[in-house]
Amino acid sequence: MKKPRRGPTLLDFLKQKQANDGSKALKAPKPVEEKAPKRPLEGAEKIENKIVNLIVSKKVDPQFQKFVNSGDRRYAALAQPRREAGDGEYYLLQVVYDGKRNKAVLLLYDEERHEVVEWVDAFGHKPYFLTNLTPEEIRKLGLHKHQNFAGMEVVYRYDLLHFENRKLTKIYTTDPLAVRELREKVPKAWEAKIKYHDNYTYDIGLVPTLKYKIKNNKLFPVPYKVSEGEVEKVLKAFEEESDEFKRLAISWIPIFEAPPPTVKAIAIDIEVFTPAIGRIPDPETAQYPVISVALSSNDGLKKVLVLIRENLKLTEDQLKELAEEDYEVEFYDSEKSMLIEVMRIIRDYPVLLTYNGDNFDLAYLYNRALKLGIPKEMIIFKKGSDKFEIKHGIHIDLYRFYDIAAIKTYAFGNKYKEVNLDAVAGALLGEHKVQLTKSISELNYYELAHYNFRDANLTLKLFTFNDYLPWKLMVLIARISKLGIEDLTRKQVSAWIKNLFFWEHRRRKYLIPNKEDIISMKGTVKSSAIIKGKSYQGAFVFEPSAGIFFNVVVLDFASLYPTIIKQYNISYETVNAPKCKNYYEVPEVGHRICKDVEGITSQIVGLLRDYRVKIYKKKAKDKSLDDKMKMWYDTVQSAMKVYINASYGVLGAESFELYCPPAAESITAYGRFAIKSTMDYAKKNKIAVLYGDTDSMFLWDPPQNLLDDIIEWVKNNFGLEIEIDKTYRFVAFTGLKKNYIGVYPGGEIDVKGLLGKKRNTPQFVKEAFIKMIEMIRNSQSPEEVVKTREEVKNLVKELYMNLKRQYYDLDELAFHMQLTKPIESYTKNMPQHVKAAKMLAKFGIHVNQGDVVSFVKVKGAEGVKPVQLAKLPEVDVEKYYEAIESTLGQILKAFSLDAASLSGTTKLMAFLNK
DNA sequence: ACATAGAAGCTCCTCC
DNA sequence: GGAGGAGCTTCTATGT
Repeated sequence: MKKPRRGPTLLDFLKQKQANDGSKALKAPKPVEEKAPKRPLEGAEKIENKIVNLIVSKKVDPQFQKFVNSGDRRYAALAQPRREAGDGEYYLLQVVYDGKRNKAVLLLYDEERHEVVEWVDAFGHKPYFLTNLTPEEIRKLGLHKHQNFAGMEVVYRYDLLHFENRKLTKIYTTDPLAVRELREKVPKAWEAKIKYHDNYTYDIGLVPTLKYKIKNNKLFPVPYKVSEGEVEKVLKAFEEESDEFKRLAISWIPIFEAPPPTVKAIAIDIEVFTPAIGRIPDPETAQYPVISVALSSNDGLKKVLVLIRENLKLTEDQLKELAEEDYEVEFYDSEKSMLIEVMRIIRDYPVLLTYNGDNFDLAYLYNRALKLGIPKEMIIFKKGSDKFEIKHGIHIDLYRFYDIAAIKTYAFGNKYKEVNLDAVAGALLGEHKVQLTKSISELNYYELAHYNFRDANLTLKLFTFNDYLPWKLMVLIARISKLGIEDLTRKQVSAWIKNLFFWEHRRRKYLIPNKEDIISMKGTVKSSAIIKGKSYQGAFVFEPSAGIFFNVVVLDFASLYPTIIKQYNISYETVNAPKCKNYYEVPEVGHRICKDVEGITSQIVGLLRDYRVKIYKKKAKDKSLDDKMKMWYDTVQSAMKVYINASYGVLGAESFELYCPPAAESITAYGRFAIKSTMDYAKKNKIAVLYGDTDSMFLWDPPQNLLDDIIEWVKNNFGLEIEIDKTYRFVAFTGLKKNYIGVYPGGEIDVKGLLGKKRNTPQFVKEAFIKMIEMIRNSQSPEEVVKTREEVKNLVKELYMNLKRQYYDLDELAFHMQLTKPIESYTKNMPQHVKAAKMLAKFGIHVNQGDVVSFVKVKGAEGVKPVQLAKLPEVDVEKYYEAIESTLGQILKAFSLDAASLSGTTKLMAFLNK
């Protein structure tokens, strides 16, 4: 990649300044159209340093300059459309539908030139849907006379819901929108709600991020050469499977083995002036100027473009500070010129990265550019239905990617909770945003550029860290799901899974079922959930007794639900299927799972699971491979994990296109059956079962031979795998479910579910909790724990004293709770954090859905105040005593039962009074 | 009519 | 996805 053109640096500015010495400083013209902030900002006036009045006017390229005030068409040179793909090899990034050309278009990545080119469908593919009317009946209805009717054809599709081949009529339409209209005119329609570009992907059998070749405007897949050894390895791993399974397995090898495309990408972040503190500028109206734009690319461009503002002086000190940074800064006296330059830079990058660009940065730039009189055709951004696109490439909004629940939980193990840039970067990169003590509009030029650049740079890193782990994850998910990069990064896991299954249906010429048909055919659930409001019964949780137990072995079913899906052939079509001869009867709920055919979802989930367990988890640790390859395979196995783990969940999610509650219910029923039976077996063998949740069993000091026996028994009886997950020196159970402290032989600790671990617990209580755990972690027997009583007593006393003395600051006292929905939708109740959020709103600080509110408990009617508005003396100390008691009390509970001297005491105070 | 204790409901966070 | 715990709010039965 060539180094980007260097713009004028700060040194250039300083030189220019020296050259201008003695002469009058340049005068900033008024910002285009928009008024400058009405009153001078306080921060600027306070600067006592020598004011240099250095203002630099950056001219836009001459070729654009002439268009600034004209409607000349050549203005569009800035927003170049994608070139058409010439002969060559490319990576498919995304399939789109182009309304103007009324055709599907492939967005292809040219890895040599680093640009996105396009290939317009040359197959003559047309939109269509299916109906069970015969062509004659269609004619009778007069449908063929409709202006958007484009022909029909009789086709056969295998109907998985009825286990029969069906004769259907395929009705072609002139454009995708017409499908919506015509499908209403027939009594029954299939495959009529699939987006056209997805439908196209299925029909052509496209796999995004794999290589394709264009020759004479014809499209060919570029076969990835799989080594013989690899094929053998796969066949060996799956030797017990059906031929169809093996064929599928082999056809999937390239998905996991072909290298990912190397893309040239740039991250952008903007800052906007706002007169009111805490108000986020509205991108729709875009009424305030963009004051700074930061760019950071993976080929070394690091730049901040800053708007010179009236009333805000640039000092020499600021320039010196800026000169020491590793990014360039360019100053503009015209916002319009600045935005044009921004677009000119981005145009050289085929992949644009933003953090919330769909809803803010790009939306703002787009509307602001329009407002400043830049013609739409020239603007490189394009408004989509739920996203912003760039005309020359693709736009990845990383906020939307990291916001995907499956990415959050399965790929990154819930390391971040809030999905703002600071939280995600903090958790994944260990880096944070620049902390601000004043509002954006009050920052000086240095502070602004510095703050802005950090954001853009963090955005880039969230794409590139760990040798491009996030990008590779996207690539792999694109290949498995068959969704384009722009689509998959904006859709939840249920859409990924749906797309893969639909693609496979089409490949096998299966009819894609309608959601309502699945529900009406398969019946409803037969169990009822333990928790009110949930639709069916879930996992079994063992009721533990409080106390300490030494030498605890934890057995764990290896990916229980996916294994059940495979082992018992669970799929929407195999559950309660008609015309079925052989079936499994599901315990407790009584559904019948057909054994006659291999269920499609069972097969695919099973394949991914087996691939992960038998091949890629091993490859990720294979010492004969270099680090780079191992990392790639680790990403492969973690992409599979995301898919596998989500596959059960979506079956029970109403929003899923193949929603099938009896299937979901059968999976959990088998799970309960397996774990309960195994626990019974252990008990029969005189092993004490202490606890278990969903797929785990805590056994008290079991002999090794009996463990081996259990593992064997589970394999033989259920075809499931159970293994030793971990061994604890001791486990302290509090007597509550999902709530224990496990101590490993080496002294490391697992704390599960205890209050001290929860995010909402105040910092000072958390710290005391950790101290207390430290005190007991080295205990070798329950009696030793009792010996720590004096220490614990002092710790608690100290806490009480400190509270009284107002030793802790408000931040340490704060409870933190997330607003899980928009503030106005708390209609049934008014929880404390919502109360606090409303108080903040009165002060102009708006808290949105997903934000965490920090509040303290205070005396008085309201009982609560946001940290920002509270004062130490009003804190309700009693409430904090309660918090200490419940948090630390949980630990004591575990120890109080086994230690005779503590028996009967559950309350902290009782414990201390002894 | 009103106070109040306990039950029921809501919300959040965590576990698997 | 459901299960489970905590702490709060709101509803309701009961007593005065």
